[in-house]
Amino acid sequence: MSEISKTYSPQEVEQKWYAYWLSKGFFNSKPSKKEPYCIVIPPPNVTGVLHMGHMLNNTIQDVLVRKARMEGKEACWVPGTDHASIATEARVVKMLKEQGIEKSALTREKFLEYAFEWKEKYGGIILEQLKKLGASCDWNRTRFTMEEALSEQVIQVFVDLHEKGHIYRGARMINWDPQGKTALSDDEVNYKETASKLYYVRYYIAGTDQYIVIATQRPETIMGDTAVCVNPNDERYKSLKGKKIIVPLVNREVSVIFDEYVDMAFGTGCLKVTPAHDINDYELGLKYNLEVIDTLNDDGTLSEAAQLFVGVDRFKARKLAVEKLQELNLIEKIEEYKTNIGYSERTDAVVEPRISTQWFVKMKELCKPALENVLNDTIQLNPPKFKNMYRSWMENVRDWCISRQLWWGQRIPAWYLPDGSMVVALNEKEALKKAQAKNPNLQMADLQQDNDVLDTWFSSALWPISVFEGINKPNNKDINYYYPTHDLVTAPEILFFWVARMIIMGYEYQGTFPFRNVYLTGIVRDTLGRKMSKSLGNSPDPLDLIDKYGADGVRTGMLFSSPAGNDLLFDEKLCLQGRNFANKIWNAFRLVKGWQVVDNEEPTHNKPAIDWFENRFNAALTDIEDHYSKYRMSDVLKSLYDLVWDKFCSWYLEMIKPDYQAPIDRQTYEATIQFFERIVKILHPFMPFITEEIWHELAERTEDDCIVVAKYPKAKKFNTNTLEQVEQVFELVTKIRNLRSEKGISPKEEFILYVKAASGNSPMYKKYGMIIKKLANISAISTTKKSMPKTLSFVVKTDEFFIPIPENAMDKEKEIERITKELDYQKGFRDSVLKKLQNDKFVQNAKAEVVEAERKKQADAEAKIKALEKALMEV
RNA sequence: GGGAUCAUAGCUCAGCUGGUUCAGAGCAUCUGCCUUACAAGCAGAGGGUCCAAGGUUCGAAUCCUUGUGGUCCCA
Repeated sequence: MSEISKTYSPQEVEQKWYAYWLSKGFFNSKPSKKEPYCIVIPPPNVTGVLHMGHMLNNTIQDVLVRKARMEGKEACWVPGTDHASIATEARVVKMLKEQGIEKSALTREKFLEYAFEWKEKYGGIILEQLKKLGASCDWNRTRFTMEEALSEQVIQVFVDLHEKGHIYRGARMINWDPQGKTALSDDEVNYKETASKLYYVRYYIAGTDQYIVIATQRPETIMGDTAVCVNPNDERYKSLKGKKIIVPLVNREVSVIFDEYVDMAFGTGCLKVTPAHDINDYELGLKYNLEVIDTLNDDGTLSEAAQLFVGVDRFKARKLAVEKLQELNLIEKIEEYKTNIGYSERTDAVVEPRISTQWFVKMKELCKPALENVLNDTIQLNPPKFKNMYRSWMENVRDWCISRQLWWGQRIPAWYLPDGSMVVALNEKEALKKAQAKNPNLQMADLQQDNDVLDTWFSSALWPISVFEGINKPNNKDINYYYPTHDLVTAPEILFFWVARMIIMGYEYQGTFPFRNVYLTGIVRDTLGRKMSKSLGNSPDPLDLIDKYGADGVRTGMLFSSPAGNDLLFDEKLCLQGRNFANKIWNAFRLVKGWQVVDNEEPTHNKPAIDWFENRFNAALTDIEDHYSKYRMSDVLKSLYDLVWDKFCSWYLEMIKPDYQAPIDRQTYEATIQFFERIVKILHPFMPFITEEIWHELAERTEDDCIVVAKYPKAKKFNTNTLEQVEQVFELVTKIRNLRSEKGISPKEEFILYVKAASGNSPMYKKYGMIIKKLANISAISTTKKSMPKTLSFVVKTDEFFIPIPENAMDKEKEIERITKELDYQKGFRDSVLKKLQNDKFVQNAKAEVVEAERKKQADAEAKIKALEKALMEV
């Protein structure tokens, strides 16, 4: 035994088995006769490195996939990455800049060449990291959203949706990221409360020396004002009817419009209207047919149209505008002000509302089946509380802006003709054909393809279909077999970004849901509840953690405390607990492995212990299955932890453990090995490495006999009676240990235990006598009909026990105190039960079983009280 | 501002349609142990006005109302 290390060291074990699994192709899947079980990975961003969120998310997926595989399903976990257009393009632009190359100096083709080069070099890091975690993905199926087959499908879908009238091009107010120089969808904007200022500016009434005061946060947009608006019910401004107002700085004369949209209580109740730079002003502009003056360039500097501060950045221009206004004595006052300002999800730049021509997907029609089938639970969200959120989003959905002013992504397949009209087609050839149908004289050179690319989420939306090439090769074997997939594990933050859109596309292109269940994980936070982020530096490096605690330890650490949909307050202590758990299992294995086995003909005296654990195991497994069915991973793990550590190690192994250097009988040994095998099997989805290692040590195995593909045990029926009896035995053992501890008597000192059992309970103490003797260090168990004076006496349930201890170890005073305390407690309990039973209304109204139960409580309590009173007299 | 959701031990959480357990677990804490698988361990213990106030009920952590506080979504 000495050659097996006292502590488990995961490093080599993990490497060894991961490589072995790969070499055996255990993770690879192809359509078969078996029931399919499929998960597509939420594709991490190619620019990403593994963070704690990925760890949590992918551990859960791995648990589900490994369990399905062991259950004999055709398990397939499809890995991959997405091309993250904005983030990646920014990364590549930065890299080129460092090499002295400006993006503007490159052709589109050349830039893409660099980008692909970058992706080849760095794009796979995160997938390699997942292997360290033990992820059992089918790596042969690794996909990337920009690879040819996937891009082809994206284009096909774009063209198809366009033909069906679901995609259109139009001028809209959009969210503009001046740093990324691209449009953003509504979901890519994060609103944060930001300290700002409210400037009260004087606007003169034309032809008078009177003025009104308008409060604005954005004085740099004044040059784009094309109206002033007040509430028609506002008495203060009734006199403005028919008047003109002079916009300061540019001295533009604009009219006053009256609209109830204006909040009379906000600011001065007087609003400047800048249709080009505010979404609400834009709506007003449409309503009143106002001029739209776009005073900003795409990089956030002021444009020619602004007349002033041309070329100056918007924030600098704000300062300059304020200075200028102050010079002109047009600032009434400045107030501190807190407001929600939109920031780009990708670049964190302040987002600018801007009028722009973009491509949109009409959402209303497409959303219908996606909403309906979540509400009726065809697709189940776990936990279901997210249904509400999903519904409110889907019911109020706005059209989806899908064009991005970038190069890295699928280029929009629209070509413009010299006459300004447009064709949408799968490729240049098709485009030319369509163009020539309009005008036979056109040549390819006359066509100009749209410069923009599609939103990354547009390709991610197709992911569960496109990874199986369901669009470009409809009805192929894979898509028919694996689709719809089974579970999707992701974060609630992208429920709309991604999950909803996959559902939409699923119904549109496969006619059914893309997955049956959506498991929404929580956010990983630090112990203070702060979101983990690079800037806070509060996120540990997952790979360091794996180094320190082993992948099994980190996996269990993550799942110990992560109920579905709840945030996880991550503490490294959890990984420590995980590592300790692995070590516990390891040492249980060392114990069993070290036994010397002898053959015996006689039935083993350990039979009651074996019986009990068999029942206990099945009870636990039944529980575990129930938790799995509800996606309660944390509860599954807790049940496993309790079964292994407490029930198996602390109780079962102690029951059957032979004396030091004594051999064990074969029957017990084999039963124990069998239990151990079942235990590592059910642990395997959580702790793949250590269980594989032990699996191979427990028995001689053939090459392919690995736990990763071993058969998962089925829960069998169990005998509750046995479990209850043994619980009672445990209670007795604990009581004796407790008394020893209280009296300061060494666990090594043996005693005789006298039992005065209530009727019918005697056989139980006979049956489990061996166990009691061993666990409580009792030399003999004797029955008695009478109470025994001058002994340690106590009651468990309704049975009385007596332990004679040496005279000098008895402390009469203390005994009286101990028994009196117990007696008072029991009396109080009995009285409270009695109170209920004496209440007629309770007896009349409560269910019969409940009343019966109370009666039994009363009887038990009275028996106990009697026994205690006697004991007290006999001390 | 509208909506969702939560509040139980020092911490993280269980507690199913109200009634076997005068409220459960893990971690942490305390006490005693280097007992021969494991000190990354063993044995034992303490710890809660179930956010507050009302209400329904024979009976409320559980149901209802209001309030307070947190989180999230939307505006």
